[in-house]
Amino acid sequence: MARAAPETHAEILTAAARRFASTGYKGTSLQDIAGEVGCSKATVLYHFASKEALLTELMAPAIAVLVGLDARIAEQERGADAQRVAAAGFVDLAVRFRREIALLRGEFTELLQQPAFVHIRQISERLIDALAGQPARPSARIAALVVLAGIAETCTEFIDIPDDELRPALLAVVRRALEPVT
Amino acid sequence: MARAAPETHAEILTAAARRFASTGYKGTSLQDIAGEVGCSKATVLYHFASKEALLTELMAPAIAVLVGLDARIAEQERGADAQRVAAAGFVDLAVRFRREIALLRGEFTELLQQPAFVHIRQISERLIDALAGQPARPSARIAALVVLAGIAETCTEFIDIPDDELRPALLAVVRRALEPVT
DNA sequence: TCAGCACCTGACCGATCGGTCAGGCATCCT
DNA sequence: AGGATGCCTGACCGATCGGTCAGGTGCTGA
Repeated sequence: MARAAPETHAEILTAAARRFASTGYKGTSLQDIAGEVGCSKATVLYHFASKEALLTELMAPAIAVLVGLDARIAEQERGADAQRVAAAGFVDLAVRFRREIALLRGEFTELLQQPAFVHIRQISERLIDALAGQPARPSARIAALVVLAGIAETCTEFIDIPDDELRPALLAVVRRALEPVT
Repeated sequence: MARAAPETHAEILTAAARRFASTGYKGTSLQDIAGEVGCSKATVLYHFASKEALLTELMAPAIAVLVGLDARIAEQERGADAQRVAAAGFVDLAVRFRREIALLRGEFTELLQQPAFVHIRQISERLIDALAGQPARPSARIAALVVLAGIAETCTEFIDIPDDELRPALLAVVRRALEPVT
């Protein structure tokens, strides 16, 4: 077809993002993506080594920010400061990257089981620790998980409202919901 | 094999529940279930019309309780009472049926898209209304969704702790997180 | 002019999926 | 005794999946 350009690469990326977000990762076939771009499935696999590589490239920016947040939390003393940094940081991350989160469409927990994502699992574990405060009572950990999971899901649901409206509303819920750290 | 009994039906049911909960609905094949029971895939389909029928039967009790909760909420005046009933009712439902919720392993939102589940979608819409209070500011609806999604996910995560420990902790988070209804 | 390269494709592969079907084997009823 | 019935099975089906491969096409630089 069109000798077009290497912009095909980018087209595939955006098409995949749209499809993953609306049908989920497993629910989207390479054929679907190729169809939306207007090229063959083989072309998709020419530009990306595999379906998983496509997902990885799509998620890379969000993951980079998550790793950064993890580092910033680690700098704090465990306690109220860490909780504040974690709450604000995660809300901001979730709002900014809600499209990327939506990509996984609930397959989040399942994909995290895969060995390739152990790293992310550890980070989210530390995130819960920080949100719960240390040392954390069981009820504080429960509250932290409710907040974490609730935010992730809510962001993907309110995908069209402006960041500046979503962010403060989420921050307010988080502040109320978490147990105060003494 | 064993001329055994019609208890095969029940065995398939429990095996399916275990598998769905650990690998998800889409991630579990009829072959998997048959293998765990020790029968053939054809036997599974002899006892259940289809894979979806299996899921439906598994979810039936939880759905019945959800419908009941919806009715109880509708009896209340919109406002603080409805919010209280909704919060306590949903927490209780989520705790009691967390295994059933876990079945869906994040495919919840996706399965809800299917036309067969429109009914449930409407109920959860009313649940959010009740939790947010009426008339609800956008921030109250956001808080309600965070709570709803957060609880659902958290229940499936803490699958082994006793109900009496999980329920009060969740109720406490919900009470804190929701905006008070005037 | 022509070799080389980047880009792209149709045809094909093996695996797996949910589901169908004809038939085998016990058991029960007449 | 012998059909009817309930339970179960292996073999098979069409569809779809992610991925491979040999080859075609057009641009580029020597």
